[in-house]
Amino acid sequence: MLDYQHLAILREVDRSGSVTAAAERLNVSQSALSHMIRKVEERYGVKLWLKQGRGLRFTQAGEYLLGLAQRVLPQMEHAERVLTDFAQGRRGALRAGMECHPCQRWLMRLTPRYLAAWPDVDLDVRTAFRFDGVAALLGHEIDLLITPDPVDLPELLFTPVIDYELVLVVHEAHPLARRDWATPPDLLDEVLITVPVGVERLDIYTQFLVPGQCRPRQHRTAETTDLMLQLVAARRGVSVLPDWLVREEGAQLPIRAVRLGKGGINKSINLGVRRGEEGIAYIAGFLSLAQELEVKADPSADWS
Amino acid sequence: MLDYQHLAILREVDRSGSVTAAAERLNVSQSALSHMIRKVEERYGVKLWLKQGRGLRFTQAGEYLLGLAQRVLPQMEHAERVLTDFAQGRRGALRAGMECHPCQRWLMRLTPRYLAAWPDVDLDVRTAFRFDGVAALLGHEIDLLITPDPVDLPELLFTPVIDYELVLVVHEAHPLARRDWATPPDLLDEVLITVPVGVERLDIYTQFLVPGQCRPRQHRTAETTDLMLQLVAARRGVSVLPDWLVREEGAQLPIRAVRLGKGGINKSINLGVRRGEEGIAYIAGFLSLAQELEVKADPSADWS
DNA sequence: AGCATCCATGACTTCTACTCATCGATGTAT
DNA sequence: ATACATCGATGAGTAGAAGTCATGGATGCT
Repeated sequence: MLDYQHLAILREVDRSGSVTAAAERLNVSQSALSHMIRKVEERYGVKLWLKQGRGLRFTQAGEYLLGLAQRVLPQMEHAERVLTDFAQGRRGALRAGMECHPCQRWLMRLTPRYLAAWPDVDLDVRTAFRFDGVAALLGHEIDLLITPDPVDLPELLFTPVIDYELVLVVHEAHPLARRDWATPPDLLDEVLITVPVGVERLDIYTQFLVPGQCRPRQHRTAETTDLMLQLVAARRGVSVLPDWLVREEGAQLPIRAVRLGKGGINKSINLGVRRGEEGIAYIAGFLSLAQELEVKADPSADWS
Repeated sequence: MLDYQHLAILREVDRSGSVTAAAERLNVSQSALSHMIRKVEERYGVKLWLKQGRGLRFTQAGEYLLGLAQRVLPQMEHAERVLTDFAQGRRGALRAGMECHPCQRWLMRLTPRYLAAWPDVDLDVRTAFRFDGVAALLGHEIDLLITPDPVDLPELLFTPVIDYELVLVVHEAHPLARRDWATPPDLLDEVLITVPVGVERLDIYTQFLVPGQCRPRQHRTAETTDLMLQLVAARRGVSVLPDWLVREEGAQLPIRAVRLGKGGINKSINLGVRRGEEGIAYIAGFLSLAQELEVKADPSADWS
């Protein structure tokens, strides 16, 4: 077996110029190096170096192995550093999955900061909205679930990172714009614009329209939230979005946000990880960055 | 120490899908693999795989090392094959040095055959004419010396591969063309064309002109033998070359070869190697190919 | 000529690496 | 549902590898 060690010996002998010096640098006896190389030589039936006067001269086979050593050893040594990086959680791949559009928007605010803070961590984002996030987390398909619906399982740990309110977005000249809050019947004559997912995944249906036994006149979809806001600003309909998202992206538009029902629809985004992994440095780092973000978002909450 | 072995284990576990299967394929016990990996894990403080049900799941660190293994192991395995090639003399670098121009011409006839017969041998040709070939051979700068002047040393072994005669080349209309042989005074009024080396290395001087105490009217040089022949054909002068070389390259030219002195200047090309290395396969192969070439060249020796 | 230093080698020792036996966990067949 | 088969992990014991020490031959330097 040609081994890491043998390559290291060859490289060091080449660097130091003698077996004795190499042995000293590698913290073994000169005899040990001689024995090791001798073994390789016997194994393959080829000399790696020859005594030349008081020193050595590499044979062609020795030169060849020396070249291999110089190519391979740096890779191995780098791998050792990478391993300790993994051990200390400085390196990894954080695979995040999301179950809702607002979650994705929220994540996008965090990513630049996270990538800057954890340069050796790959952030993979799974934006498949149809999958079961909890199952993906349990099955190790993802390492982090960003979801509005935490579940209570012993294997998982959920942390809320932001509370928000789902609001109705209307044009500023819309009759509803002056109202304190909207009722389900208010939407009977409206065009409702949502992201393109099944109604069973839309809170506006499950928590508002269905309980109020109402349906909008028309339901259409838009792929992105800024398109949704543009459509509302163009009086093509009304939409439902997180309050902070309207605040951030709709500041310059002629739109208003209206509470849905008297108490509003209150949601939160939660980060789910497998229990036991919350301490891994780059995951813990994500959670703490997420909580910093929440704090910063809070002060401007009274946007009305 | 991250080792060849560990990488091999990871790769085999990945291939076989289980530690037990991998152990069997690697001819060790399942326990041994477990222990080895455990040791690496303890060394670096990072798990490489986790029990998942009855099987395993690689961690990110494990995946990383697996990737390393797939890059590095093929190189190591190739190196092992190369070593056995070296051991059997199927592979090497044959560094040939030459001390004379005819030697180089002669070598060129052999190279295509040699390269075809020994595909894994690199043939390096040192065409530095100023160096001391014997010293280069003794100092392991070259492995093969092609020279007209063998020396008798216990460390070296010389083998003649071709005997030839150094002849004067003149235009077919030149008065000397009808002569059986030329004398030194015949050159007193000639332009002598030789390769550009010092006169002390030119046999025409050391063995003919100097003993005869004559000098040509003019001495000029040409870089290549075919240029020399072209110049002779154009009546720009006379030249001195090996008979076989004139035969091969000058067949279509209006030139004649004339013996130098009554007995001619007889030379031979010898191959010198360090004693003990004549048995190395790719060196022995060179010598035997060289002798075949000699035999083939012989029949047409009476070219006149 | 004498000395210092190089690498190779044999004998001895230490400790590593492996096997064996067993355990708990998990998936499967009855 | 329960027994069984099979997986990987682990502790103890052992065979063998790897390392040290002491020494010898060769070479270069003073």
